[in-house]
Amino acid sequence: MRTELAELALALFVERGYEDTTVEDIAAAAGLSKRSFFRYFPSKEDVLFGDVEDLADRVADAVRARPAGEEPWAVLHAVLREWEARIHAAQWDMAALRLIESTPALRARLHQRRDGMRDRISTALRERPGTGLDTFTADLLTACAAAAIDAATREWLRHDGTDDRGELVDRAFTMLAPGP
Amino acid sequence: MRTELAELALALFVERGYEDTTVEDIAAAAGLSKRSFFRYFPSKEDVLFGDVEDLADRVADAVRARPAGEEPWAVLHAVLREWEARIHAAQWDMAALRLIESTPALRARLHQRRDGMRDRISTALRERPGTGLDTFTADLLTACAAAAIDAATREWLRHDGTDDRGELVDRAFTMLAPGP
DNA sequence: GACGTACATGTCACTCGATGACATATGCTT
DNA sequence: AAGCATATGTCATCGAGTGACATGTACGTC
Repeated sequence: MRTELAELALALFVERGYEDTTVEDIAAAAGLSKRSFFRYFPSKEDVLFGDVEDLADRVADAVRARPAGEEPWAVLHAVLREWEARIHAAQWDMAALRLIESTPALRARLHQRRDGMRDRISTALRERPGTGLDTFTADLLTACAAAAIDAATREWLRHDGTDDRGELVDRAFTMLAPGP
Repeated sequence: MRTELAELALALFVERGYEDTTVEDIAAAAGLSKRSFFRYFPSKEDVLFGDVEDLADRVADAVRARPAGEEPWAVLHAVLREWEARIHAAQWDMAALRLIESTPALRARLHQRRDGMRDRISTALRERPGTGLDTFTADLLTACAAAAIDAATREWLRHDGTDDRGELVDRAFTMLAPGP
């Protein structure tokens, strides 16, 4: 049902635009009442953002699981390159990404998600043994990594999904690799 | 009147929280009706974000005005270091920044602003004569610069505003300086 | 002084997202 | 059959935001 709602919603959003599609429209398309929609998703925006609740924690765990001596930036690169695919491509097709990219309300929600993730990842980064990373640096690197993922996605959309996402992420991370 | 509304709103937000303050409360505090509030500000969130409408364009102009040979990252550093003060400190005191930082809805709005600015700045960066910057690189650098500003602000808040903002921005930009 | 115009504000009604309270149905378990 | 959990519907309500229309107040001009 969740999946069905999500698919119907995306179709409607693409067809008539996000703002011009009411929650009641979506619910009706699935044969539900407005109230029931909100039992599946906490908000209209969330219908597009899959079950990314625990994802932040899993990414944070991945950060903690990286080899001990690895540089922070390399850790972020490795982890996000692997998870980026699951974050985006798995659950969102290009239509959804385009929609998000072009709808302020959805971009705002995306950022909100990122913010929550950033905190957790930044903390995980600092908790890695050995590397005495201060809060500022960890926060900065993580925010920058998020910016890299974001930029890679936008570039991917600009080229209509013909580029290799992993390679774009690599380019972004390499380009920003902090100096010694 | 705009200023008065903004000040009253901030006071109320700090006192009772953002969510627990209705637009009607703010309007009433200023002796206005709810409808009139929305004649001064397009949304509840905007009451905290000053007149930053044309600011993006002015920053973009500043980017275009930088010396010809300067590296893109150095351009962003120079311009944002100068404007960061005007963006933040001038119009927002620490209470407002804290409020924004701790309220998801407001952070979302802040990101929205940043997004709009990012596009303009990224374009300006590419329009600088001489530097054949591709869209991806310009976008990436700009997004990363925004992340730097953001991280600097958070660090500043963490230290209760005792740090020198300019110096924090410098540290962030230096740390991220892209390799050759 | 009367008139007209521009502007700020108020009032009313409405849409839409979101939430709480309560009722109903369906199906599974004991 | 009785009991219970789950899914759903209905109703009422709040708060943000918008459109339509009225009102007041100050300014000018004739």
